[in-house]
Amino acid sequence: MFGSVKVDTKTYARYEARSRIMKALAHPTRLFIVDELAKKEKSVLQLTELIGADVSTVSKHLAILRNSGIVKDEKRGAKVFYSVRVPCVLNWYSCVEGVLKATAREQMEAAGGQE
Amino acid sequence: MFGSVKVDTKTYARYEARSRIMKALAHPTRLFIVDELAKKEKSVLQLTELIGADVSTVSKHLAILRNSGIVKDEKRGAKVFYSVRVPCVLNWYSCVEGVLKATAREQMEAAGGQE
DNA sequence: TGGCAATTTGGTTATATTGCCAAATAACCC
DNA sequence: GGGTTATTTGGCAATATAACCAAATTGCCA
Repeated sequence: MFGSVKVDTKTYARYEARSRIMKALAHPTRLFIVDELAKKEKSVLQLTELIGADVSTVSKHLAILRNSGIVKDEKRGAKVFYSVRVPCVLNWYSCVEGVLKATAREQMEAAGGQE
Repeated sequence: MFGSVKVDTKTYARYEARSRIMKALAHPTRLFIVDELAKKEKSVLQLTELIGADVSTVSKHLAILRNSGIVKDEKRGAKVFYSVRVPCVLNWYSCVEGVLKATAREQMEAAGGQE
């Protein structure tokens, strides 16, 4: 993979590291979590109530986000508060919305082009 | 899911649409493809040679990117040329690198803090 | 120390993704 | 039309994700 000619392990490792960050955001619940944390830090239980899934599920989602470096955790007493560590990911939304809008427009044109 | 209190299907649908785009970029090979296409449009075979996987595999990766709206295809003769449709995703790289760098720095500090 | 609350971890099952091969399509050229 | 090239699609096996429940862990406080 990545170079029938020269394998270039280093290049592949870089893309793999990047993909790990993208993977962390490739789930609706985790995108929601990042959005909520961007507004204000929250504990696992607070997020769990907003999401409506099992606590263990939310905890695992948070672990994925933390391991990717997107959010950070801070233990205060028995609670663990999570917050966004790298806010620049929030800037992606406008681009994502742009992709969605462009797709919607194109599909509209394809459907109602000439009737 | 998403609201033990109020289900809010519309909100969930929005996050799911966003996650579909993130998913499309959540693979090292597909990130590589976007990078290459950003330099210059390429055919499936050209990309296949760069990547070193089966043609069918590359074709499927391209289908995922196309369905998400990130790249577009243009048939010219027997060949299909792919190119980036929404260039703003390229701006994400600096943020991704920032995440990686922040993580690396933190791990360095944690390891060599006081010796 | 014992007990409660918050979080994480382990285990299991269901589902999704990935990669290859083989076969089907599409477009060219003779 | 027949042969060749480029791409896509179907099918299958291997691997990865995701959700839940149950159990373990951690920290507080009486």
